Amino acid sequence: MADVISAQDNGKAPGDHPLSEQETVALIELMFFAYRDFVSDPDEILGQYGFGRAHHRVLHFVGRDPGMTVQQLLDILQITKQSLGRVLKELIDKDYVFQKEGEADRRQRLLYLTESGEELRQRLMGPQMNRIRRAVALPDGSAAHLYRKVLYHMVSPANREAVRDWIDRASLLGEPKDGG
Amino acid sequence: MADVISAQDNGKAPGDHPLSEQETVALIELMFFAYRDFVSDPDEILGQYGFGRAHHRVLHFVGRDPGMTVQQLLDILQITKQSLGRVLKELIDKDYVFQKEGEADRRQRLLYLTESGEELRQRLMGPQMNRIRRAVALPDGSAAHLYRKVLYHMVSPANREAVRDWIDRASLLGEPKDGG
DNA sequence: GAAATTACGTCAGCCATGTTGACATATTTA
DNA sequence: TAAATATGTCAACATGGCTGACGTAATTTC
Repeated sequence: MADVISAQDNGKAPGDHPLSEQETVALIELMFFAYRDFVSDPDEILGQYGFGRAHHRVLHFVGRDPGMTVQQLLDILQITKQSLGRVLKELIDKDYVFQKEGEADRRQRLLYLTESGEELRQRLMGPQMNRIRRAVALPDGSAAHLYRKVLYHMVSPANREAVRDWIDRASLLGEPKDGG
Repeated sequence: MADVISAQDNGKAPGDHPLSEQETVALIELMFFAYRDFVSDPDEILGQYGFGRAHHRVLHFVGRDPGMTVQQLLDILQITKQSLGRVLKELIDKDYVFQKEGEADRRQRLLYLTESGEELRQRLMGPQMNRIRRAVALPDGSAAHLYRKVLYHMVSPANREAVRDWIDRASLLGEPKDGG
């Protein structure tokens, strides 16, 4: 039986590529499933605070680099200042983030987390750290094999059977080009 | 100089965890950056068609398993039928997807891609396949080391310097608990 | 064969978070 | 002094999630 974790090239000829088409597609799909579950734990916590993913990102990066400028944050998040403004305002109003005028440049509003902000940030990070550590704590394997394993273990255990079923099933389908 | 690709544990004591806190946080952030860039290529193509990520997912999974039921698609995407209905209707109206009455169960509306649908799906998948293959085509390394390498190479080359700078800088900051 | 369940569609409205464009203000730099 | 920079804000719009409600056709169950 096909195994979502193993990386056998039982699909098309690899040509001069390191991975067969089927293997590569499986990794694309694992990227989707893994990311979906990766953000699911923080999402749930955020809901209790009336926040969303955008708030999480701000909390995380400000906590990582206290005193960063608004522009630096914009560069990292790659969103518009209007989008940032909305969530930043909420975080400031609810006292998770505060701003300080820059000393060297008084136009700047340097960003910091309050105690509550740092607490929440840690709370949000916990499940993701656990998930990463569990996923990475794996023996052996070559690059693709290992990457696949890691992504698979990023999926929530409750979803792994469904994901494994899908990947196995899809592998058997062999990338059909038409339907009907 | 710190290296975003190497996985030295120069941070806190790992305790009984396989990864230091800093290493784990770096992987969390790489997950964010990698996924952001991973979906950027298809996003751009989708824009030309007036579609979004939701359309991409439907195209992808229907193309992978032609003849799947609406319910199966919902189970994979884990969204509501109302959300799916919106994008599915557009894909059908614009002739990228069509439905066929189930033979065994005539309540079912089995999903298939049209020729245009399969073409678009392939076009969307191309850049992601390339990105995965480039990222996975790496020598050596243990699990965490390799996973980090892979995720780093999932980031667009144009963004790698910024991501590397961030990760390096953040590593030096050493997870401060307060700001102010 | 009637009743319940299933598969699907749809209408209406709400929310989060992205976008563009325009404009204001304070501060720093040239 | 003029120009550029850092930031904030208002308004409008798009995407894609969500809930709740309702309808229809087909299948399954009692």
